[in-house]
Amino acid sequence: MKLPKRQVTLDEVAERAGVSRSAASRVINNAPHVSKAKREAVQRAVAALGYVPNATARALATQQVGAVVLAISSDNPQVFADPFFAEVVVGISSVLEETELELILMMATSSRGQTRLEQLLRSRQADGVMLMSMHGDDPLARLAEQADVPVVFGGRPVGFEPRYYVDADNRGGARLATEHLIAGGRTRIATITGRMDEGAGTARYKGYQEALAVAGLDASRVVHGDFSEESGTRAMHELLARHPDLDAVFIASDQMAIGALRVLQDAGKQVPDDVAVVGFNDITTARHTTPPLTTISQPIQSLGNQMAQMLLSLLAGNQPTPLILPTRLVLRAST
Amino acid sequence: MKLPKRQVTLDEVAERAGVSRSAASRVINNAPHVSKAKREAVQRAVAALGYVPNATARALATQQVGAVVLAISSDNPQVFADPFFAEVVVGISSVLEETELELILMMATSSRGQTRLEQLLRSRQADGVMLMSMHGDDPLARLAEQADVPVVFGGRPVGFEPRYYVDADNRGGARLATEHLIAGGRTRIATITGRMDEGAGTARYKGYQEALAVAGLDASRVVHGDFSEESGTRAMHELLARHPDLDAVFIASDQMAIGALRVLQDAGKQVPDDVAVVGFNDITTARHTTPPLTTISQPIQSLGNQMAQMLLSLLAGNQPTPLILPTRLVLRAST
DNA sequence: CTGAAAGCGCTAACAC
DNA sequence: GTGTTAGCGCTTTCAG
Repeated sequence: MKLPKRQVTLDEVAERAGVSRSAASRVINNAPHVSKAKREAVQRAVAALGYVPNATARALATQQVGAVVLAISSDNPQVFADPFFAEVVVGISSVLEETELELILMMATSSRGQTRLEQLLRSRQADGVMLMSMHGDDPLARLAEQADVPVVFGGRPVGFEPRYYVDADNRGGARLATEHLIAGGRTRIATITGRMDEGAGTARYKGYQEALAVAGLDASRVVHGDFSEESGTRAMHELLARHPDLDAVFIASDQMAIGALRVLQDAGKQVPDDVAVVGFNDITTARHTTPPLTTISQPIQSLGNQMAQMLLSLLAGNQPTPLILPTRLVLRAST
Repeated sequence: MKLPKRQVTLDEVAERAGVSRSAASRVINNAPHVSKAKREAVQRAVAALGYVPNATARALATQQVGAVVLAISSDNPQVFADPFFAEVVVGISSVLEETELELILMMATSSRGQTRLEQLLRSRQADGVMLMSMHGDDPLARLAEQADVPVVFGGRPVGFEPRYYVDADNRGGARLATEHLIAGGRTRIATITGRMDEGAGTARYKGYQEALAVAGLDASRVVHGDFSEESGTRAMHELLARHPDLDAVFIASDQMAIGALRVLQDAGKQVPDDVAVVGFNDITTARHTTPPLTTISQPIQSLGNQMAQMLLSLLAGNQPTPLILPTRLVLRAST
C-alpha cells in the first residue's frame, strides 16, 4: 500500500497565514472573533495550499460523524436491484445534498451484514440511521428503537410500530383500488397478496378486506404471493382453479400483476371485460403491458425525502410525528 | 442536540480486563504478542461491556477511513433513479460486504455536489473512489486522475481514457446488434444514437458504423437522441420523415426504443415485418413491449462487481488492467 | 509478552 | 480578538 501524499494540515495553513491554529480553525468554520485582516490571510493560505479539512479528525473532535446511513435489511440481495430503492435514494440524497451529511449505504443481507448493522446501532458510527424493509420478526427492528442513534423507519415492520417512521398509505391505496373495482360493478373480487411478513403486504391485504367489508362483498378469494412476477403467475393459476367465477382481482404488486395478466390471457380471459385487474406500485413497465395496467402509485421519492427530513429533524432535537404518505389510483386499460 | 450516551471505550475494557490499553487493542485487532489468559480476559470484558470500537478514532490513528465512495456525476438528478445504478450498487456492495469497507454514495448534481466531490478527491475522506457516468468535458475526470486517492471509472468519458476503468463493450454490442440486422437481410438500417457527450453514446454509434462499413452498407440514416423515451419518439419521427425507406433501426437504448416502437406503430409500420428494431440495455420492460424487444444486454451487476474488485486491487497496491465486459444479443420478436 | 508514551488533525474551553 | 492547552479514542513505536 503506497503512502498517501501527506495532506495539508491546519497548522500549515496557520503558519503560512501567520496566525494561531485556533484562529485558522475559526476562519474555516467561519466562527466569530477573528479580525478581518487575519481572516483574509487565512483564506489566502487555504487557497494557496489547497487545504481541505480532515473530516475524520473533525469528527473525532466534535463527536459528530457527518454521515447518516440508509440500511436495507433483507435476506435476498436482489431486492436492492428493485428500482424502488433507487428512487428512495434519490429522494434521500436530494435533501442530504443541502446539508453537510454524507450518505452511507448498508445492505444487510448476510449475517455479516446484520452484524455490521448491529454494531452500527450500538456504536456511534453514524449520526443517524434510516432503516428500510425489515421483515416481520427482524430483531434489528427492536434493537433500533433502543439504539442511542436516531433511527427513522421507512415503512413499518408488521407487528411493530416504530417511534419514528414514514410509510406509504398502503392500506388506503389497496382500499382505493378495491373500491374502484367495486364501483366498476365487480362483485367477485379476488386478491393476490404480497409477503405477509412485510408491512406493505399485510396493509394492502387489510385495505382489500376493508373495502369488501364495507360493500358487503365476499373477501374469501385470496391467494398469497411474495411480490415477484413468478409468484403472481403461480397465484393466478391457483386463483383461477379455486375460484373460476372471479370477475376482478386486486394484486398487491405490479410485478405479480404482470405475471397474472399473462396467465389470464393464456386462460382465454379478456382483461378487463371478463376480469378486471389492478396492481400496486406503478412501476414503469405498468404502462407497457397489454392492456396497460391500472395501478396504485405511491410517492417513492417523497418517501425518501421525508425520511431524510425526519432524520434531520430528529438530529436537530425535535420529535417529529410519523408520516403516512398518500397513494393514488392511476387509471389504465386493465379495468 | 442531545448528548450522546457516552460510548464504551477501549480503556474501560482494558481496566475491566485488568490489562493495559495496548494489550486490549492487540486483542481487538487480533494481533500477536498477547498471552492466552489476557486475551480471554479482554474478550470477556468486551462482551460484558458491549464494546464496539470507535471507527472514527481508528480511522484517525490508522489514516485509513474504512470507506470508499461511489460518485455519480450528472446534471440531472433523475438519472440516479435509473435502475441501472441500483444494479451497479448491488454489484459493488456484494463485494464490499466481504470487506470492512463502507460504501458512501455521492450524487454530484448541483455545483454543491460537484464541490464536495472535488474536495473528496483532494482530501483523504475516503480510501478510494468509483466514478460513474461523467459527461464529456467534466473537469472532474481529469482531476480524478491526479487525485491522491485511487480512482476507478465506471465507463469511459468521451475523449478521455482513464488509467483504471471497467466498461461494458458498448461498441461491440452495437456492432453485434447491427450485424444481426444485416444478417436478417436488412439493408437500409438507421440508428437513433444516445447522447454524444457520453462514452456509451459514442461507442454505440461507432459500433453501428463499423458493422455497416464492413458490410458495405450506407450508414447515413442517423438521428441523435439522449437515451430517454421521449427523445426516442422525437427521433423516430424525424427518421421516418427523412428516410421513409428504412427497413431497420438500431436504437441505443431500450427507453428510446419504446418511444420509437410506438411511433412506428402509429405510422402503420409493422414491426418486425416492415421495420426491424433492436434496442440496448435489456431493461425489464423490454420483455413486455409489443412486440417484445430484441436488445443488447450488458452485465450490469458484474460492472459493479468488477469496479469494486478493481478498487480493492488498487488499494492492495496492485496495478490492475482496465476491463471491458462482454455484451450479448437477446433475441425477441422485434427482429 | 507487556505497557508507557507519543501522536493522528481538529475543536473547544479557557485564559489573556 | 487572540493564543494556549487539553483532549476526542485508538494505534503504534519503543523500551523493558
